[in-house]
Amino acid sequence: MAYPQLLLSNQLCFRFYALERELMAAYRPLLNHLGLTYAQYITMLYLWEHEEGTVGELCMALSLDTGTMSPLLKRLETSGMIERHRLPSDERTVMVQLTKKGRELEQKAVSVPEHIASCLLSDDKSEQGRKYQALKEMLDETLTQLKESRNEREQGR
Amino acid sequence: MAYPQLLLSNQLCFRFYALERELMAAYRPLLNHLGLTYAQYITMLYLWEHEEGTVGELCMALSLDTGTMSPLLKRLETSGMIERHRLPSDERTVMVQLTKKGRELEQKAVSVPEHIASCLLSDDKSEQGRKYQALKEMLDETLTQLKESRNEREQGR
DNA sequence: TTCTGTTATATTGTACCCAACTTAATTAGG
DNA sequence: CCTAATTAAGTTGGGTACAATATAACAGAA
Repeated sequence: MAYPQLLLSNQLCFRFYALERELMAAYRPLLNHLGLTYAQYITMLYLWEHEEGTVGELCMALSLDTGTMSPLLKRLETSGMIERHRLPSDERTVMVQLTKKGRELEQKAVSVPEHIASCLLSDDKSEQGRKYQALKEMLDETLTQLKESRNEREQGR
Repeated sequence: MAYPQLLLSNQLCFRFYALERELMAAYRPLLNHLGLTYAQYITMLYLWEHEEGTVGELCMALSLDTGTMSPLLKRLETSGMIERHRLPSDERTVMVQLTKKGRELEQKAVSVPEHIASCLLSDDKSEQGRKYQALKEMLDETLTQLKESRNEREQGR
């Protein structure tokens, strides 16, 4: 019992880690129904919002690198949700676009956020707005803090 | 732009997801120095606290299943941090114990939490305590909520 | 005792996730 | 114009995660 800061029960990070996986477990049955994983789901969210995007733009928006994104897109293409084409103006760049099937999937996804909100926030609908705001602010603040620290780390090299 | 609830910028879950990975990125250089991954690190946290534990106890404490834990323990054993022995009283059960090397690693890990705290919370030390408490409460509350929802899901089958 | 069901771990297969490397296309400098 | 950086994706390899299955050991009932 030498080091209290090393106790699991005192670790914020373990809570984030456990929470993230519990959250994925909440999504899994819903997304299974759409034939998507969570990473594929947020890729589709981006495309439903922007209609298309390059691989680089997707990586940037979702904070994923090409080692994750390339095979993920290959699977989405195999399942018929997207198409990939290299730009004639710059053959290095690959543009990702929704197919008809991919665009239509949005309808089936509309109810997902509401269902997750009821797992994540309170069952009490009147409480949800308040909690949503509080969590959002705290997460944004923490995320900003982490990214600043990372920049400092990467400057120092 | 049909469904605001599907916009990435409105999604709490994407923030949790991004934050978790940003947090792992903060740990990576520190844990690299100890020769551990984050999953291995929390396994060692458990063992530094309890000295030993069965595979099942570790899975329970860290919310991981045997498909993750078994190969992870195999790697920790290979790197000389732990030993595994089946109990004579019940040959199904595997007891995991620290080796001398594993126990000594704790010294090198002592500074990790403080370093992470300065990335995760504010640089301002006087602010850290307040933020730590606020985050901890919010995470615990949300985690409890998610687990309740999961129980309800699993009852209904 | 033998059959049956349960329990504890391990294994297999699919999909992330990231570091490091490769490949091909573009750009910039001499 | 030609070579040397730079850039955009893709590939490879190690390590999670988890569902589904396998294996072996234990426990209880007939």
